Amino acid sequence: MALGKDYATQECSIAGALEIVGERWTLLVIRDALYGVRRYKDFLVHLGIPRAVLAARLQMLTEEGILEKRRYQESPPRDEYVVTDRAIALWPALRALGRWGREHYGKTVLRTFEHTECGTEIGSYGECPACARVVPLEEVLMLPGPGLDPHPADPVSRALLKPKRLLQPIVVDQV
Amino acid sequence: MALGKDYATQECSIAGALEIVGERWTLLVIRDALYGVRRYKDFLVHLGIPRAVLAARLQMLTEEGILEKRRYQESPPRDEYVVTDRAIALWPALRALGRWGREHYGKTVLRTFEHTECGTEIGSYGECPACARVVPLEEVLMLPGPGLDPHPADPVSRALLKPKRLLQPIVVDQV
DNA sequence: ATGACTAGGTTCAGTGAACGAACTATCACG
DNA sequence: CGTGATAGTTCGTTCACTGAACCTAGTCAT
Repeated sequence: MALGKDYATQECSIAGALEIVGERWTLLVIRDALYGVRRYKDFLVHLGIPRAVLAARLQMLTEEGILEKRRYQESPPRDEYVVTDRAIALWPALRALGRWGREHYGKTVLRTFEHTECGTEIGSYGECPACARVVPLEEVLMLPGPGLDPHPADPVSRALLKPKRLLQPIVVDQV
Repeated sequence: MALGKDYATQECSIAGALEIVGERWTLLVIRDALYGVRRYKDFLVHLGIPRAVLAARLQMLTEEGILEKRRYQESPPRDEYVVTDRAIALWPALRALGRWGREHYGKTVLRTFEHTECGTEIGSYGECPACARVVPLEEVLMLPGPGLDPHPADPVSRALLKPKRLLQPIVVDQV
């Protein structure tokens, strides 16, 4: 969105948040990062985002301290983008948006999230209704729902078909 | 954002939600509507949004059932835009975004929200920590914080300086 | 050492959306 | 009959997104 300049006059934390995460694609990049996507190419094929936009978003999110660029191998040199506390702190907002979308516009259930400790489905803002507390993302298990395409074209979507804990890096099947 | 077409391939309720509310300005229009703004001109002066964009957003939100256009006087004919349940259901997501913005980027506290029943500050997703439940918006009192400009130029910002319940229509001081 | 391949970008022309100023329509009021 | 308010529409400019092509560094097989 490049909400930048105009939103500055808004005197509101919501506007402030949207200046950072309100641009097109940004929240989906963060969502993917929380799901365990870490590499440029994996974001690229999973989101279907233009390369230039992805590069710009990753750089901006890194500068804002929402992602962290980290060297994970030296030869050839390769970096991955991993979430920071700031990205994790966005999970309740993302969860609330997702629940709203599903309840008001969703035809089928695409993914469900449950608390690993007790198997209860995570509530609207990332809490476990049974345990009555917001659960850390490491304890959230993401499961494919009935509405999900069972044979997606891209390897990242295939990797996300298996039940997995959030934040755990995805394992992409080699070709 | 016009997130439209591309997000459709995303198979995700978050992407679905962003197709509706992810465009530039849209979430701020909904925020204002929840604060009690109802008229075209009030949105206009408070947001500083281009007229054409505001008209497009109001029409889209009406078509999506998030706002409802309602005739409030016949002569001259005047309509106002009032929130529906779909807009109210977005409150936890907006609250979560606002809290994230304040905690990670806010310098000062601009507004606080408290539960009218008990005076406790509303939590990150619209709940009252003392009452341990999500409180209806009618029971949320919005209060100006120390970071807010005490003498804003536009009448809508001035109207929002007084403590008021959410959803209650704003009262703009006549010139 | 040569060519193919991969990861992670940058560059660039075309397009679409946002911006801001000007203009229009309708009605009330004096 | 002119002025002012509300709620828009129109239009030229600017800016961001898009998709395709290109680039760089390093690995691997021949």
